[in-house]
Amino acid sequence: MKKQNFSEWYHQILEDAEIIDMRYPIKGMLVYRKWGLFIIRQMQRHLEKLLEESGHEPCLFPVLIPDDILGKETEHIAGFEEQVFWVTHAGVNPLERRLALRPTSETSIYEMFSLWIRSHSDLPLKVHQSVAVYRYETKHTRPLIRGREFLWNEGHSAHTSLKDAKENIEEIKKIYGDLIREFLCLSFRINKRPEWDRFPGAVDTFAFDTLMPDGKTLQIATVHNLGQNFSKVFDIEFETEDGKKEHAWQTSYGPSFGRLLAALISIHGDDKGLVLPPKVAPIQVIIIPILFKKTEKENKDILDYAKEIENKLRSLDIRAQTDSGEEHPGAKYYHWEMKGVPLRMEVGPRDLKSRVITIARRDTGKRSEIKFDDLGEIEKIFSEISDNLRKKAEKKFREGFFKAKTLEEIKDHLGEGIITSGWCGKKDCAEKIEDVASILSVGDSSVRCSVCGSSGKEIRVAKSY
RNA sequence: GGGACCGUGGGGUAGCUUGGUUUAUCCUCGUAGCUUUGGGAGCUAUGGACCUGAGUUCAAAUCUCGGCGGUCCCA
Repeated sequence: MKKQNFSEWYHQILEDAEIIDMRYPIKGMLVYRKWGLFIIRQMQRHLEKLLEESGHEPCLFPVLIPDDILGKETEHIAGFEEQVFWVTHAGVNPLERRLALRPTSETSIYEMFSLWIRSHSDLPLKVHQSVAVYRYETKHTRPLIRGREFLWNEGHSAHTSLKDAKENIEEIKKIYGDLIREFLCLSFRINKRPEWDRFPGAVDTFAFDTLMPDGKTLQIATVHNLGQNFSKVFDIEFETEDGKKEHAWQTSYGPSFGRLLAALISIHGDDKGLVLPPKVAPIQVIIIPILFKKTEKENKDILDYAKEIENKLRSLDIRAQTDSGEEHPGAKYYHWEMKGVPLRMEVGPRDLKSRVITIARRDTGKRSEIKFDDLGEIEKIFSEISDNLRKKAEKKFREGFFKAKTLEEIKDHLGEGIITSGWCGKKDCAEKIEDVASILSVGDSSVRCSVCGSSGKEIRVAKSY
């Protein structure tokens, strides 16, 4: 089901698992429901912790940006102006100055950076915020993947030198790598975007691309080297140690929580539904009591035992819950498997008798027994599950790599993954390649052009979202 | 940017071609009760829908046009 019709599977699971409700009647906007929002908050918390450990200050900027400020950096506004939502009225009266719903916050944040930064000792300045941003997408919207409102964390920095700015970029790559690989158990590749695909106003854009089950790549985060482009127009100047004025060197970066969630669901999920890494799962252990009407005295003992297990797990900081509902055990198994709960514990008369618990892993489906007294070992099982998911995701990701010498060979692998090929640097040839796919990156090693055959650079190509 | 298709109870659908036979089909779901529970139980009762506006017509879920919303394909 997932393989044959990925799109249908994806929509179905978003609905069934209460990730989001996409029936909200505005195109490209949706309601985050508890299961999806919990996962987003887990990743948000982890990311914010990493950012703050690396010297970022949290902040929260207004959602509105005055039009003159949004328009200061000319390339930047040119890149976004088609997509900006404008607030033009206060009640029935037109506003004197129209206000934009932020499509991204460089301009509003840098307006304040110019007030905050005076001296080299104010630098580096690094801030971050987790907010919603607004872009009037004209392309086909897709839940969590392309919307007109989306959730992300954006980081912004100012430095005294290009070298420091570049070091920050490397640090951010590590932080995002930790979030994506260690925390979410997903694979990715960093691609240096070609000139025409850079963030508007940036000198360089590095994108984190992952591979979806339908063979299309999904950009889940970006990191930009802004050079001095913004600091020059926003007057972000600092006094150097020898008393001179200099414009700050800046970077900005952000992962999309919606897209990370989309990737998490799509890549780990299977025909039974979600498969969640324990770290993000809203419920990590679901306890299913096995009850029998005929043996009422025994049932109380079983429920007490289940409660005892639940309390024990909670004391170990594990998100555990007992499902004592009316359904048959089998129905509960299917339900919680669909929801992606990493570990199920079945507790019946047999288990109670010898104070053991039957456990079943969501990722492998394997069942085994654990002693009550060994519940402290559960964290070990969790890390095994994470390792397994990470390994599986990496394997699938690697299976999606191809090489192509010619445009025809590129076409052969299109929609199967990421294709490494070559490009000479000429516009004509790039257009021919981009007629069939996106150029994700232009690298440094030399490879012959897939179109004209003359010497060129290595590129990576794919169909992408 | 171009094209195709779609909108029927909470979810998934049938009916639309050829307007009337419908009290709108089936599955799922909700509620109440009885019975059941180691991999989706059964029975009974009950609840719930034709996206929106205009038009054609004696008559519109069905035909036409607009709006809103959605899916897919191509660039």
